[in-house]
Amino acid sequence: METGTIPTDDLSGGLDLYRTLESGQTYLWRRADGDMYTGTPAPEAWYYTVVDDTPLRVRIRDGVLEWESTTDAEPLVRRLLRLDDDLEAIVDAAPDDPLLREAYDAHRGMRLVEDPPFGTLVSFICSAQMRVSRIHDMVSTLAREYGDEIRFDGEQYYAFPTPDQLAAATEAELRELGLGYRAPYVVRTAEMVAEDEVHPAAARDLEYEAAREYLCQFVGVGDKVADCVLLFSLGFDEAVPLDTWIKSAIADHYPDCDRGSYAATSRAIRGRLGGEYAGYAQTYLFHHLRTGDDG
DNA sequence: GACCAGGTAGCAA
DNA sequence: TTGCTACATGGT
Repeated sequence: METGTIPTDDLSGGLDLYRTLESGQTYLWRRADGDMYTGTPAPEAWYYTVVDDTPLRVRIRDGVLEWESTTDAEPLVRRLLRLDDDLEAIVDAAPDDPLLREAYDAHRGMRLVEDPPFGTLVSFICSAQMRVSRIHDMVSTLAREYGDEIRFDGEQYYAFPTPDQLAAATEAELRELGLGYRAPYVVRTAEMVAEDEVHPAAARDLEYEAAREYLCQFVGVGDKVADCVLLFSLGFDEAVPLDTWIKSAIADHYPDCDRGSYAATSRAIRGRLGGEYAGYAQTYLFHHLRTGDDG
């Protein structure tokens, strides 16, 4: 086993592992000590994930981020948790808006994640009309049923399935696993990626709105899901997914940003939330409004 | 038993 | 283009 430590004091803006991993941006991490999204975890709880069959777990103890893996995973940890983001500068540069300030103040140390593209794509296809905890359950089920089993330090972990593995599933199987009407979307999208026609990561090379259009060619992916993939996996920090919570925030706090269509409203709210890092702002607002957690 | 949850596809006008 | 509506499932 390889291990390492990263003092969180060294990170601009700090790191709140709980809020980063349990705010509904990522469904590819699990908490070792029980169910996520219900109550606050033990202070030193481990979180684990598997990336390209490499197991990884992290926790914070005494203000130090500890990681354990089968290899030197520090670069991976830094990438997945975006530890090199200058969070303090991002917060400072945010627009002077009361609701946004409240959200940033209440959740200090929450960072965006950078998850693997395919797992993110499927996670958010599953997210349609679904509660955060159930999305997590669905993704965990897919990993358990179709992903590689990874043994690490006596524990059994599961990698999220590859496109090939998921394309081998049938719609009937996925309905049996509780995916409902999302089942054919997941199978067909997995087939598209497995057949190498299109790949979500290819959107990286495009301009933001073109990238969103590109992702919409996957089955079960509309503007909102595409924005989630762009924001939580592909580094488009300006992407603002217009979900139910953000739409209600627009209605209550930024009514002039409602321009009817998704594309036009997206441009307006993106501007209002600071442009370049509007997606960061969106993620804070989403978590703040959804949990009602004021700090 | 309604009502809701990080929406999208398919179809009509 | 824009505006419906059906779509699965589990929790409150």
